[in-house]
This record gives sequence, C-alpha cells and structure tokens, in this order.
Amino acid sequence: MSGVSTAADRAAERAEQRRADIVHAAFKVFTQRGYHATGIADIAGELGIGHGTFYRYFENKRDILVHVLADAAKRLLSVIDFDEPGDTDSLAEYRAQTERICHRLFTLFAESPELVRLLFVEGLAADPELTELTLGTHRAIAEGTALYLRNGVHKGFLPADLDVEVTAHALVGVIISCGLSLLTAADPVAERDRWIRAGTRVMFDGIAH
Amino acid sequence: MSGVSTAADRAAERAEQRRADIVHAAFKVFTQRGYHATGIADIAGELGIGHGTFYRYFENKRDILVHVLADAAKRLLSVIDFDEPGDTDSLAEYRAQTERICHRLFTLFAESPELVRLLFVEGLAADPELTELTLGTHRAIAEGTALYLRNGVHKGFLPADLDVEVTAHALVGVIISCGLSLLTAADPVAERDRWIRAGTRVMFDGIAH
Amino acid sequence: MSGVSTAADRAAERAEQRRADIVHAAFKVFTQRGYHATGIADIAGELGIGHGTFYRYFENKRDILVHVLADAAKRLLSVIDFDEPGDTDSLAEYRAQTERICHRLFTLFAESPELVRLLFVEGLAADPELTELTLGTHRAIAEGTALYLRNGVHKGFLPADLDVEVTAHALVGVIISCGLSLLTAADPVAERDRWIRAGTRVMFDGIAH
Amino acid sequence: MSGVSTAADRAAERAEQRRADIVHAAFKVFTQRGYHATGIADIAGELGIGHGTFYRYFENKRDILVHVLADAAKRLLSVIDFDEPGDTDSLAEYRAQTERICHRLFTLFAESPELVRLLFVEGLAADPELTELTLGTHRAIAEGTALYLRNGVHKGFLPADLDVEVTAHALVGVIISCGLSLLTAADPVAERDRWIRAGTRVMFDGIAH
DNA sequence: TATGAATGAGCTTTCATTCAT
DNA sequence: TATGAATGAAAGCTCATTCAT
Repeated sequence: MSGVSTAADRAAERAEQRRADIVHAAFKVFTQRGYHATGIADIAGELGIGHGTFYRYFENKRDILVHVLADAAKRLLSVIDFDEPGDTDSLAEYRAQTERICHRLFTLFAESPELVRLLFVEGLAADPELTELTLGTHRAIAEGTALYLRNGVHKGFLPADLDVEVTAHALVGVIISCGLSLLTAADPVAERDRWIRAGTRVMFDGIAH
Repeated sequence: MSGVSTAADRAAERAEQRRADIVHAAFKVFTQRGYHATGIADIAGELGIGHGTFYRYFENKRDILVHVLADAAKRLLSVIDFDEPGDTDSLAEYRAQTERICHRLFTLFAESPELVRLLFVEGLAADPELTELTLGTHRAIAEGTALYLRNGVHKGFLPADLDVEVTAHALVGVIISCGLSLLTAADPVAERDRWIRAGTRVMFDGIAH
Repeated sequence: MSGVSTAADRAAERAEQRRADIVHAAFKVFTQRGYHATGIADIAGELGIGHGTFYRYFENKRDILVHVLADAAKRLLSVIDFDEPGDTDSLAEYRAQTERICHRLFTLFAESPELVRLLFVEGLAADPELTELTLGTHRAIAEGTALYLRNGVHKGFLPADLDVEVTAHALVGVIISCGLSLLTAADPVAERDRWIRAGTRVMFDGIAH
Repeated sequence: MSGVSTAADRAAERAEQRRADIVHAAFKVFTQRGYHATGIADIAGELGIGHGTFYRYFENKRDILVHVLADAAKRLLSVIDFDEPGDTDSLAEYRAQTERICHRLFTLFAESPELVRLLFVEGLAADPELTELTLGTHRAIAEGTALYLRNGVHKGFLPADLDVEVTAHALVGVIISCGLSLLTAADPVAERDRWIRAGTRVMFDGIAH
C-alpha cells in the first residue's frame, strides 16, 4: 500500500512479467514445433533472451510445460465458468445457456487452435506424468460441466437418474473432438457453427429427434 | 502347394513373424514409457534381440511407430466394422446394435488400455506429421460411425436434417473420452458399463429424457 | 598333368576365379565410392553374391583392399617392366625408350583413372599401415625407374654423379602428378600427350633447354 | 581503441583462440591416426575439453578437416609465396632462387611431416569431395610455380615453347614425392639436401648433364 | 540479474563380422 | 560351399542443464 520498498516491488513485478513472457513464448513454440522438438534455446530465442536466463525463472523444460498447460487450462475453464450453473431454471434456459457456452468455447477453439493443440495433443503425450495432469484438466472440465447437469437434476428439468459424471465426461469428449476437428478445418467459423448446432442437438434431443 | 522353395517360404514366414514380434514389443514399451522416452534399445531389449536386428526390419524409430499405430487402428476399426450398418431397419434395432458395438469397443478399451494410450495419446503427439496421421484414424472411425447414421437417415428412423458428419465426429469424441476415462478407472468393467448406458442414452435420447 | 583329382582342380580353379572376380568388383566400387564409404555389401552386391560369401575368400575389408592394391600395382609395374633397362646404349635410345614407357603409362592413366585413384589416392590414406604399403609401391616404381638410370650411368651416357635413387623418386613424382592431373582432365588424351612431351623434356633437357 | 566492449572483445578473442586450438589438435590426431580412425572424442580429448564443446566451434567432423586442410595449405603456400617470381632476371638467379625455395619447402617437410601427411595423404582420400579440394590445393601450388616459369619465359632465360602449366605440375609432382620420401626417411635432413640437389639438377639440367 | 560457454549423458544409426542353416 | 540373419561395438551428434563471469 505504502511507497515503502517500491524498488523491490518493481523488481518482483518485472520478474512476474518475465515469467509471463516466457510462458507466452513457450506456448507459441510448443504449439508450433511440438514439445519434444522444441529446445530451451527456441523459447529463449523467441524472446531474445539468453537461454541461461530461462533457468532463473523455471526449473527445467518440463516445468515450463506445466505452467503453459496450467495457463491454457485456466483460459479454457474461464470460458466455461463464465456462466453460472444455478442461473437456469428450465430446460429451455439451460439449452440457451449451453449454446452460449458452446459458442464461446468453440469460438476460442477456432481462434486459437494452439490452445487445442496444447491441451488435447501436446500436453497429453509429453510424458506419462503429464498425461495424468492433462487428463486432470479434462476431468476439471467435466466437473465444470457436471455442475450444470446437477443444477438441472436438482431443479427437476433433467431426469433424476441421469449419470451426471459419465454424461459430463462424454460431453467433454464432444468438446475435445470439436477442438481437434477445428484444427484441420478449412473454414473454422463455419465448422464451429455446425458443431454448436449438431452438438447441442445431440446433447439435448439425442440423434433421434 | 508343392514342397518347392519351402526353405524360402519358411524364411519369409519367420521374417514376418519377427516383424510382428517387434511391432508387438514396440506397442508394449511405447505405451508403458511413451514414444519419446523409449529407445530402440528398449524395444530390442523387450524381445531379447540385438538392437541392430531392429534395423533389419524397420527403417527407424518413426517407422515402427507408424506400423504400431496402423496395427492398433486396424484392431480398433475391426471392432466397429464387425457389424453391418445396413442391418438395422428401426431405431430400436439400431439402438441395440449400438449397444453391442459400444460393448465390444469399450470392452476392448477396458482390456487393453494400451491401445487407448497409443491411439488417443502417444500417436497424437509424437510429431506434427503423426498428429495428422492419428487424426486421420479418428476421421476413419468417424466415417465408420457415419455409415450407421446414414443408414438410419436413409431408412427414415433418423431425422433427415441430421448433420451426419459432425454428429459422427461428436460420437467419436464420446468414444475417445470413454477410452481416456477407462485409462484411470479404478474398476474399468463397472466404468465401462456406465459408459455404455450413459453413452447410448445421451446419444439416442439426449440428456433430457 | 594327369586326369587325377580333376574335380578338386576344377574347384580350386573356380575358387581362384571367384577371388579374381571379387578383387575386380572391389576395385570398381572402391574407386567409385572410396574405400571407407564402401561396404562389404556393396562389393558382394556388385557381384550378385551373398556378402557372407565374401568372407570365404578374404579375411576382412582391409584384406581385400590389400589384394586390390597389389593387383593394381602389378598392372602398373608391368607397364614399366615391359621394357628392358639394359636394351639402350645411348641417350637417344634411352630417350626413345622413355617416351615409349611414358606413352604406355600415361595411356593407362588416361584409360583407367580408377587405377590412379586407387594407387595414388585411396590406397594412400585407407589407414596408416596401408600408407606404408602404398608408399612401398611407389618405391617399387622408383626402383624400376632407377634400373634404367643405372643402366645409363653404367653405359656412360648418363653422368656418373647422378643421384640415381632420388632422381628416380623425383620422376615417380612426375608420374603421380600426371596421374592426378589426368583424373580431372577434360580431354585426357590431349593432356596425356602434353605430359609425355613436357615430362620427357624436363627429364632429359631440364627446363632451360 | 577505447575500453568499450572489452568484455565482448575478449570473448571473441578467446573463441578465436579456441578455434585455433581445436584446429591444432585435430591436425595432430588426424596425422597420427588418420582422418577416418579419428573420433571427435579424440580431438576433444587431446585438448581436455568435452566433445560437446567441439560442436560449438565446428559444424561436424568434415568441417574441421576442411579447416585443418586450409590451414595446412596456407602454411605450405606461404613458403612458396615468400619469394617474388619477378625478382630474377637470369637463369642463374632463378636457379639460386629455386634452391632457396626448395630449401625452405623441404625443410618444412622434414620438420613437419604431419603437414605432408595431411596435404598429400589424408586430405587426398578423406572423401571424394575432399579429393577435389586437395587436388585444388595441388593446383594452387602448381599455379604458384607457374608464375616463376612464366617470369623466366618472359625475361627470355627460359625457352618460349616451354609448356609452363604441365611443367609446373610436374614440378609439383617432384615436391609431392619429396614430401612422401621424407615421411619415411631415416635421416630427413640429409635426405632433404639430396632432394634439393637432385631436384634442382634435374629441373634445370635434366638428367643428362 | 543475465548470460552463453562448457559439458556429457544418451540417443539413433551403421556396418564389419560371425555362424547356423 | 553359399547365404544372409543376427549382432553389438562404435561413432556422430544434440541439447538440457550448470556455473563462472
């Protein structure tokens, strides 16, 4: 609050900024060349800093990937968490809400395929331990999704015997598949809209209606 | 038919057997340690052969992965292709068929999580080119799935305006998510059954019914 | 002489023929790709035989090179030894003889640059020991040359204080340089004739006349 | 001039020094064991540095050989270029000059047989491309020699119809042969003197005088 | 704090040689 | 006798990480 130790504060601030810069640069090169094909020198080169400097901010190559993944997961989750599970009181409201969320989410996928690449591709296979971590992120998304389902069950507009956990996970599968599809889509925006429509349709109506 | 050139035949047979052995061993170590953490020496060691021998049968490390992936994809696809898309004439029949397919598929996942690991994890991120190849396998599964949907649309028990391609892809997402879930499931068989039930339910009825 | 053990004789003959074939094939590939870049498989492949067969006729890779070098040296020396050192009784006769020898020798170089490559390039640097062996061949040529010079000194048409050994060696240097020049000559025959003329001229008259 | 950026200067200087050290070490081991028998580890070991360090200064094994050869060629050529072709106006002066050059050159050979080994043996056969490069060095020596001959023709103390190019090349052959001879000479200095005498004699007088 | 020179573990790959068939 | 499958020593090279400056 006070002006005391401002110099130290500024230093800490600059350090924080540099950490963020490095995470950003690593995100870029990891998604471009892939985690294993990327060298620390590539990350440092992207920023124009010495690669020794990297080690003043991160433990090692794996460490930066963990941070990049966490950052990416946070970005993705913020898109889902933007809405409030408890806000909806009817199926129609929930469906509208779902469409909004899918729109935001799939727009994010269409606009930053790097994020998809990182969370659904690179992070998944960097090493066995990170597979677990990334699957944890998937689980976190599933849990976020489950909150909405539970609200519906609680409010009565979703059936009481819905297997909330597995269903939520299945929906995450749809999200993953959408992300991977947009990765190679010729027209990502058009593809995104097809996914929003077809995705919410199968989710709410099933394929038969 | 005749006994002529039996020696050469036997040699070719043994070579083919050895190739299969190497693919099998590579499958095992790739799924255990991950592609990048695996050395050729690990594959050779698994078989108790000299690592120079490996290079008599495969070009290089990438080559064996491609073969392992192809083998895994074939195994997975054969489970789906086992049924005949045109066999069903009503929604009820299709639903029963779907349950059978899911049962076989998810049983495969539960019994050989390595296959899941390979097709949905390792193969996806070994290198950018292999990501494409693996996404191609996903597309192949989606196309297999689409055949069933198209049969339903054609027969009239599925709505004419169903977005078959995207819906099929979405279902592949469910399959992927199921595979990944079973990877860490405490009781894979029980989990498998939940996925069969919840999966077919959301697929046919949507979440609302 | 008798017909006894003809079968064994024929076998030995065939073996000898095959040794010669292998030497010939090795000569070809060594001069094309260089000794170190050549594999045993290349030699065997050139002959269409299994590479295991190679080892039934030669100890190892170095062994075949020694034989190839010996064969090449023999061919080169036979061109020099074709004449009789004692045949000439005057400077004019010796000069005519030298021109004949040079003609034969340089024609050999022009026609089979591979022989040059082998004796003055590959053999020289295959390994330290073979350098000695090849320098021995050079010395053998020098000794052959020295015989002619000694005849001249003995007959009195060359000065008594001529340093026969070193001069002979110097002439070998001219031969080597001619060989290497023809290796990259655009018109080897024309170049050959220039070397015969200029070479005998400097040898007999020095540069000043 | 100023003290500015002295640190960077010193770094560059040290780097240059290290490059020179590596060239020097490589020169030594290449001439001892031969190019192909030498490993990068041998070069690094000679200097007591890690072999990874080698790759900070040179692209690969071939790269260092090229540099070693260039360095050796420069040293040899500097001995020839020390004199001025145009300095002599009579045959006697040219002969004296030639003797001086031969003295310096053959002394270099006697004192550093490694240089001979490198330029006339190793460099010649390391690989086909380097054969060309080394023959290029021989051509450069021939061209240097040709300058002297042309001076004599121009001044009139050498015959107008002298085939300068081929004669120069022939003299290079004598130089090569001298170098190779000194390689195995029991008493290199005595041998050197014989070559100076016999070499200049045959060059200027031919064998007959 | 920033740097990049130095390091060496560890990898992929080659190929001369052996030997069972 | 002819073969080629099997082998593993050995080499070149990369790159994450350390640390003196």
